[in-house]
Amino acid sequence: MSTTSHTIAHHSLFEEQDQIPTQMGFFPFPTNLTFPPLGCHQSSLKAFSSIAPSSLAISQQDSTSNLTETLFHKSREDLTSTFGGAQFLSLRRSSVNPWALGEVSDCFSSKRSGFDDHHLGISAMKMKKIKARRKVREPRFCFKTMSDVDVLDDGYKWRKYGQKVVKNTQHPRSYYRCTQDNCRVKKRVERLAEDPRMVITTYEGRHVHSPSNDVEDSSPSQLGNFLW
DNA sequence: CGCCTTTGACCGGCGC
DNA sequence: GCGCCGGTCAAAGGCG
Repeated sequence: MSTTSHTIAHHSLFEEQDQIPTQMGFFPFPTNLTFPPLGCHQSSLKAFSSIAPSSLAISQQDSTSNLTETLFHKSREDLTSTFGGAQFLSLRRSSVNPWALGEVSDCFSSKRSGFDDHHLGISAMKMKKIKARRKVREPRFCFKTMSDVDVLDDGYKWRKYGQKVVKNTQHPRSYYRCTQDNCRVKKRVERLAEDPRMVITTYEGRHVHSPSNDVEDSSPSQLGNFLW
């Protein structure tokens, strides 16, 4: 098992785990990797920017073909010097995901169901119900990556809170939560049953803070990256 | 000692 | 209503 020098050769993003990614990009990837979704719908891209703000996203949408061109990279300097831009190009036929769009707008509406205010004061039963409802409301984005490490470094700190063997797979699914207070972003990590070399990472929710590896508080300008 | 992972129990959703 | 299944909880133990 190699640790830091793994190479991603295969990378894609799709909005719901059950969907099959339609187009993959093949390219070398820096060892300190992030999660650039290659070729995703504009709405997904924006949401992803808030999930992984350490990545730099450049995208443009072709209104006639309904294709979104996406460049995604961790750092600006690498974007131009290390790799040719064409290597990062990936196209994916995208269609609006009404569910995802609904979730996104819902997240930005001011009503947040009072969950944070009451989480210590309400009954366990009520909590469960709220959680059950909330679970469905968070935007989710998932992508698969060829990697021999399960948990990819995205700049955030995660705490594992569960592991489950899902049906018809020999590899367990791991559940992680962002360690930051008041940040409810979760991610699931599992290996593809058909090809165990592929890691499927699913993000749920959006970070309300900067990545933990740039230690300090988020400046107002940085904060802007999380609100779109 | 604090933070993390592990892991069995529990719960709700869903199909039958 | 029942059973299966995925997701979460939380106690216990490990580690730095």
